[in-house]
Amino acid sequence: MILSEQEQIRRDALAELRKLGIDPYPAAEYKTNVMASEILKNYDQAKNSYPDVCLAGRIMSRRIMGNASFAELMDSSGRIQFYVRRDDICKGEDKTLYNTVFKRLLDIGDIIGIKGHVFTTQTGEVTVHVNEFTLLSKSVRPLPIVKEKDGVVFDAVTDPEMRYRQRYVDLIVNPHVRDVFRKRTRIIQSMRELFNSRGYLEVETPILQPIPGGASARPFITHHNALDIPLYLRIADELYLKRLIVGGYEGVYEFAKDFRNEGMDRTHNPEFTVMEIYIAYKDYNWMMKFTEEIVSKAATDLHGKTEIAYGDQVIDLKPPYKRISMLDAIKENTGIDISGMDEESLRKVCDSLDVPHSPEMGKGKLIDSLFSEKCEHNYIQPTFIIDYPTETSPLTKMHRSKPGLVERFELMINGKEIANAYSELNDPVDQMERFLDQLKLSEKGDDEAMFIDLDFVRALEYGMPPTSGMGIGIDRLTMLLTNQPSIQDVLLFPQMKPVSQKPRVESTREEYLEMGIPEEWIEPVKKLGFTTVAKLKEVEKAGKLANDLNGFNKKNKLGLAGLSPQAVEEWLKK
RNA sequence: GAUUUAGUAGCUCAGCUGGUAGAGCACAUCCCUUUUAAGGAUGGGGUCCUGGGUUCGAAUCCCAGCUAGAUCACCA
Repeated sequence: MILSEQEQIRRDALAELRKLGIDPYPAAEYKTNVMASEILKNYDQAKNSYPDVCLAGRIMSRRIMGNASFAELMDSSGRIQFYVRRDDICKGEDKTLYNTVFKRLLDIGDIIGIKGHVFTTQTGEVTVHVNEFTLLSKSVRPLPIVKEKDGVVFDAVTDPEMRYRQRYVDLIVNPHVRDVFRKRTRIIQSMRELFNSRGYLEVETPILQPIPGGASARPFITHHNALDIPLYLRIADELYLKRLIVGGYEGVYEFAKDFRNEGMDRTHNPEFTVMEIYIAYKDYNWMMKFTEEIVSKAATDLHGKTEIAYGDQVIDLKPPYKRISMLDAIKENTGIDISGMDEESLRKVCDSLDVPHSPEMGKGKLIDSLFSEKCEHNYIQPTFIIDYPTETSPLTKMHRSKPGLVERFELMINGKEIANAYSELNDPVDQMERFLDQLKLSEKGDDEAMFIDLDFVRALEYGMPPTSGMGIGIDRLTMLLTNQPSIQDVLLFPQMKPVSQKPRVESTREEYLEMGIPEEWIEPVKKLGFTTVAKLKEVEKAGKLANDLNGFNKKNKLGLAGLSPQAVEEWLKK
């Protein structure tokens, strides 16, 4: 392994600490009695309110000045300054603990525990005056240094590649990122609180499914060895949750990781989180009200109000939300009334509006396409789009009064779908027919059309109460409520293409010597990129190599005797 | 998948029409007992993403690839 200079220095420090009898990775519990933010919030100078504190965290900055030092400690709650004076740390004559251990062997990034009392410095900063410190974990890899003054951040780590691949670094140096993920959890808690207060049951359903149902999307496929069958990673948990309603629960919900084998972009990750909830004896009108309650509660729990900023938009999540049927939405945005049109007329409408379509698209998909191309992005303030075409909604109950439509809504906020819900289809005969229609679509070439889940139909045959179900994209809701532009910013570990790690192969010293290369030139040769003798043997221009090596010698002031092109040519011959 | 931009020190970034790379922070050594992006002085640190090509000579120009971002396409 080739280490950078700074990494090597830290490893040397590690060894030196051990030599001094200090375990850089001690096993014992370290008991703290306070968090940084708590001190900053509650410290009262007049009362000397924190005479005896103990806290632990990472050293984030240091200012060493002779016999005293200032540094910053960051724990999970935030940062606090601490002050270390030589003669407080080292009571006797031996000043090693300060001069050597603290000043030289500790680094930014190390995790330590400190004990002392809180005071205010002359410049007015609340600070821990340390009289004892303990190394808890030595960091041997230097951290990016990010500084901040009056809200202005200097040298912030913003490179997405670093931030997403090494999320731990992102979390260490970007406190607002830590905050986003706290908020994500808070959103989920907010929803869970509401559901539990209503007595709905949180359940877990299979991720590995023999039939990937409940949505139209391309699944990931895997294989079970013992059973020797293919299994799919779920694209939705809908069909399982409805089986549970058949089984007699009044309300069930699940925060589910779903997997879809499709493109990745700012709003799509191959695995993502959806909350799905199904409640018996309700319909989609009831569910709209409930959705308003869920969303506005989450916003209030997070921000204390329903008004949120997203990018340069201000969005108010205070109910009630606008409701408009899909056909009216299309009329509103294009001026064309498509109600009652057949497939052929719809194609013409698409053509006239420059909406792309293909032969395998049926009536429903055409309408859907019109909506997503011409309408969707216009609904910035929360809006329920209701009453969808039957064809794109094979699990939804027929509309009670509008033929050809189903009782379904999607909640659009900031031009994006946040929630999707319906009055669930519970007529088993109708359900079977809809599945068969989907099958025909898939024969037409739509590889997203659903598989038929006969066991699900059997469950419906036993009778499912009228039920309304709803799904919310947790990632997208989190993006909205935390004002993040990309799904990768609300996933701790977004999917990234792996970087191929070529193992570094190096030839041994002996192999170079065999070629007749003088010992002192081996290192320069390697540094120039010839880490194997094989690479060296491919060199055609000995003159250039000699030139490069002499240049390297000069540049690095190695003081080696110059090489002649002939000498180098001799090496290459062997 | 297409187009486009980027990849240089641990980090953030300069580097023009080709001449073997610079800054700030970080790091090292020495001096300095309450500093605030904060001390001062000195110094070390580079596979210029990878592989080819052009050239006496490539971080720079050309081609191919890898990774990431953006836009579009596909897609909930």
